[in-house]
Amino acid sequence: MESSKTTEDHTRSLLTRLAGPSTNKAGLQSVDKEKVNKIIYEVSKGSAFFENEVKRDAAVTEKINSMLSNYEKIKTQDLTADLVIVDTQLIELDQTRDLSQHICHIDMDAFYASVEERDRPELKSKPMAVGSLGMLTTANYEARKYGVRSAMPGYIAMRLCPQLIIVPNDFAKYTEVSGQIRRIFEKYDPDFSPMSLDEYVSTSELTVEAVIEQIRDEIFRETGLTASAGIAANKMLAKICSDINKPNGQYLLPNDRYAIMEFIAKLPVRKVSVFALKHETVCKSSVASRLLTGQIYIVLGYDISGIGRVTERILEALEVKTCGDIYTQRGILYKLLSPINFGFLLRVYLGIGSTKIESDGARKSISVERTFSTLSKEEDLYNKLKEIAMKLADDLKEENLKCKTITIKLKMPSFQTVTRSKTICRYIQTGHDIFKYDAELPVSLRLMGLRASSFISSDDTQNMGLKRFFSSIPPSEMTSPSKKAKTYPASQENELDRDGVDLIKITTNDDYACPVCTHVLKNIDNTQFNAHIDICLNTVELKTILTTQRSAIMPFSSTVIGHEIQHLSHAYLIFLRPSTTFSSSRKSCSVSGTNEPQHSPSPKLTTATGSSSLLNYFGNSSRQNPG
DNA sequence: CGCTTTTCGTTCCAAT
DNA sequence: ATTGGAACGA
Repeated sequence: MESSKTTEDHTRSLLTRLAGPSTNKAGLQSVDKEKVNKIIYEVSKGSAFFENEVKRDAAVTEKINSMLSNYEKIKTQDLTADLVIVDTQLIELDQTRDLSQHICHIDMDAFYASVEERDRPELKSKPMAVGSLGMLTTANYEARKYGVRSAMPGYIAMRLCPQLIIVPNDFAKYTEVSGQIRRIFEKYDPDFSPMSLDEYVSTSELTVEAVIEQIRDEIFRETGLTASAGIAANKMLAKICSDINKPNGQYLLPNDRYAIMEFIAKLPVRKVSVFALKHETVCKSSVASRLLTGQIYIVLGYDISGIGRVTERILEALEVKTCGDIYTQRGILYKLLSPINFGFLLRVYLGIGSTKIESDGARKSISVERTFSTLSKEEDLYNKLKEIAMKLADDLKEENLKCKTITIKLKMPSFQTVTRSKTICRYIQTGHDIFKYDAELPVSLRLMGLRASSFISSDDTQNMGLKRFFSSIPPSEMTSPSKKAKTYPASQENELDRDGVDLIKITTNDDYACPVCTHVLKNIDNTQFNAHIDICLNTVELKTILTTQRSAIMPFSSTVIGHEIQHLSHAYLIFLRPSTTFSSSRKSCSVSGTNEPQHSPSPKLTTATGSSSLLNYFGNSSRQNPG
């Protein structure tokens, strides 16, 4: 009996998970969710995506179970002392409440779909979605009646609604409309007009609501599109409120503590999402345009975070379904959640959110990722990676940013995802940690991505000088990574590098300069040298890159960064080849030599040492910091 | 007919 | 401190 209940719970959570992230959206309330979820389940069953979701769901279940077992222990404890702490925290938080201004969040209704309907009115009465058979970006309200929604694969949507019309994305058009809307917002922006919204309200004898209605009306006349709005004391509440009367409606939550508490108490936790401001370039490509007005600025925003599928499940297990339940369960939440998450929930319960209008400062990372039909050939993968690296370099250039950390992301056909990151200044390292995974890694990938982060401010002249110094070293004078490692003081890096040192010691022979990458390879024999060239020829683009890089490009320009990104990611890609394939297809890939590369009894060992050398090789040729 | 489940930036957390 | 993984939304 017990087990059948668990199975039932399990199926239910999986169904909910498969239903996707945005099931509570406007227009979906009347849908028979059970039926829709069942269809999605049936269509998905057996696919790689499905299997991966099963795993992820199991992971969440496990997390919840361990939390619940803690819960059982805590239940019997006396929480009086903890409640005192929590209640003190609540009082302190309450004192930070700022009810001095109105913040408005305007959200376009089914933005992309509405644009398409506007341009092709015959679509209005028909179920329609924007996107492709692979993935939908949004759906019109007619389609939502069938359970079709954004972030749903088109072919699943077709099962839910066979007469669905799928219109391809036209991002240029949406960006253009975005600009139109923004120009309307700017009229109310004190940077462009003399008054803040609150001032406008007080002088024009219009209510806040009337002003927002006026803005929405202006948007409609200008673009033919409808928008919904939420008006409240802070960003979080404004975001939540904009959903209340969607589509083509607005909701004002008075700046009154009691009204806010009342409103939030009965709100399901899943409805909570937080509206944060992001870098403007994000807005350009973002799905909808939004307005945030306060006393100082109007900014286009983009929302993120909040309580989603997973957090909802966790909270549900802890008997928290509405925001009001947070208070009831505050004792155990305090015991079981991290201080950060607990603090977040307390603010949710109080309806306290950020009232900061400025954008949250400089961006912290830029990334590019591409999904493609599964690729298996090394060459294809390299080419794809190069493409991504160059795109990322372009983006960096455009933003005039310089990065220090590079992260590569790979998604297998199984949907299993791995990421690896390194800091460029000292990325010499053996591959122990990476090799922990290589046995499971298949040869083929369905996605590759690169991310640049840890931006170095442009006035960091010290780094500039360092970089310039290394760029000026002629290739022939570049020492081997392991030799450099020896110059390190006793440290963890030194420990990690010991493999490389050992390898070097054992081998014989002379130094060769590779004709492809022009890199000098120390202490390797003919076979190994040829193997190296073989690899280099597989990545022949490197030749141009390295030659250019070594000539007179300004050190630390974003171009160089781009090349380094590409360079480093090549190393990672090679590095992440599965041992079996790697060792069978190119047995002698080692560049700096191994104990017994040609007749190793253990293919795994051969690969490990060979690839480890490869990383050293790539690391070295990208100018490592000597310490 | 059978195959097709994105993209991006931030933040948090756990492990080390 | 650094890193890998995952959540989040649309």
